[in-house]
Amino acid sequence: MNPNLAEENYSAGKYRTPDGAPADIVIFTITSTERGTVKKSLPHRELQVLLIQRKGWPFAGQWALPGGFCKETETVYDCAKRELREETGVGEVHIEYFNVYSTPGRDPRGWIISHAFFALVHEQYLAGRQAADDAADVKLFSVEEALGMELAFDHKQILQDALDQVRRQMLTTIIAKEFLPEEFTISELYQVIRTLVPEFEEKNFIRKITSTQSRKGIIEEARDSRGERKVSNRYSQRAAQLYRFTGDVPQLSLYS
Amino acid sequence: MNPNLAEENYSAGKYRTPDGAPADIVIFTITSTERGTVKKSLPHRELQVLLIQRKGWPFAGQWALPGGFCKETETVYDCAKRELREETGVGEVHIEYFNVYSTPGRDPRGWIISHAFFALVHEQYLAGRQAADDAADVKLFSVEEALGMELAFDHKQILQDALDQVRRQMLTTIIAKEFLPEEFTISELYQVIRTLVPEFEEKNFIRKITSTQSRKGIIEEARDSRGERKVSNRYSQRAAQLYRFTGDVPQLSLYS
DNA sequence: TGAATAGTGTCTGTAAGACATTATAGC
DNA sequence: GCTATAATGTCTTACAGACACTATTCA
Repeated sequence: MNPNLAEENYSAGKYRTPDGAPADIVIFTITSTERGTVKKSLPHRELQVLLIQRKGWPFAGQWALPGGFCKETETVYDCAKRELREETGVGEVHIEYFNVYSTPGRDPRGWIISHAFFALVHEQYLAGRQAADDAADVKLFSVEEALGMELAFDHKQILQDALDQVRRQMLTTIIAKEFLPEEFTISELYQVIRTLVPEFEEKNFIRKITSTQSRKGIIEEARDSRGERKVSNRYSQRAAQLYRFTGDVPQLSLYS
Repeated sequence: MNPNLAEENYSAGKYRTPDGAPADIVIFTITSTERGTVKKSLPHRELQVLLIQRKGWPFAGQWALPGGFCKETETVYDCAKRELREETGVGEVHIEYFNVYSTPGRDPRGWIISHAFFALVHEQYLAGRQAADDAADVKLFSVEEALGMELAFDHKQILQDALDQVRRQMLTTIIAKEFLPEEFTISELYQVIRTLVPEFEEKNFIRKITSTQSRKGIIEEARDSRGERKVSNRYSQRAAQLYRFTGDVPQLSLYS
């Protein structure tokens, strides 16, 4: 369409306009549960997603992604952040736009174009929220379980797409840090990566990340105020070196 | 916002709805111009973008990205493909969604949320179109030039974002093939990459791409029906081996 | 024969990948 | 001393990076 025509069309009010532009948010967290052994050991980690049970029409009773309609005074990104804060009580978390959903008929309420975000949240933020808010209509599900359910609207597709996106980014960006404390051990990092990408298996993971030129700039040893290397024995008898992300990310390339 | 409230809000018609959801398309092409030497030589390549001169309000006379309003019977993706076909006459090209633009006030016509796509088109497709359509209101600009102009709406930002995106993808995906013939020489591939990412400089490019285990699966030698290796002397006295993309793309990873 | 591109030889240092081995400390 | 995790040693093969060199064809 020629923009000039578009304007005439718009000015004349000939065409239907959308009935709403919501933001829907796929809120992921990784829960850690201690394995019930006596001795210290690495926890079991699971990727979970926050869903909300709908009360009214449409899809009453079914579980859906949190979200809500944008106002004309905000960007869809602002809207998503607002919804996230209202839903989880947290403000400063990783939130990222990833796709738009506009298939005609996807929402029985009308012509509604949804903007999908994913957010990565530490489990402790959600744990607090869930305890405070005793409503049974907000709940964490394992992603596997959620994908097996009938979700409202096209939310199963949105969830699947978000998962694919986060999986891809787990290996090509440093989003792993969103699921980790500021300082973490190599094992924790490895566990987080494998929680998202089970097929990622690196026998010599510790070596690659700590002693190959091209990669060792990604993380650095954590040191205390006296410059001593910091260690942790959270998960092991033998204390493990703590690391932190430097913020540097090497440019990946197919061709070099 | 609780989806339930959202519904009530919607049902009650209390809130304003968007005035339109257009798709805007950043159509890139790479032009080749022969360097005016007598002998065969590699062409000069330049990244260009297709712009349209607006006729009416708003931004009359200014250059803008092609695009148009979505209908309620199509997805924004369908809309973008339709616009692209109307603008360039070509159907089967790489088109990809990359961001949404919703800053309040970005369009003086009202609350208009724009969905931005980029398309990668062979120059010959656009050349034909431009010859047929002698209108002076559709024109290819070098990206550099376009970014120096005052574009309508927030289209300069959209163009910049599209460029960043394509640059990133040039090194991490095989979109280079969208700018190349089915069968191409290593030099052509290298030129296309460098047209988008001038700082990409690999002295031993031919070796890396053809003889390192981890990368040589990306392209393969082109062979004719008798199994003979195909060569080209388009750009050189000495004939060069032709290659084709296999479709295989190794999974890039920060951690391995 | 010189210009322009295509492609190979060779060398050095470093990384990858596989496995075995040692280290630590709580039980 | 057994166990779970952390970390290092060692060896082979492969790749990266540099640079000189050869190959092809035509004007």
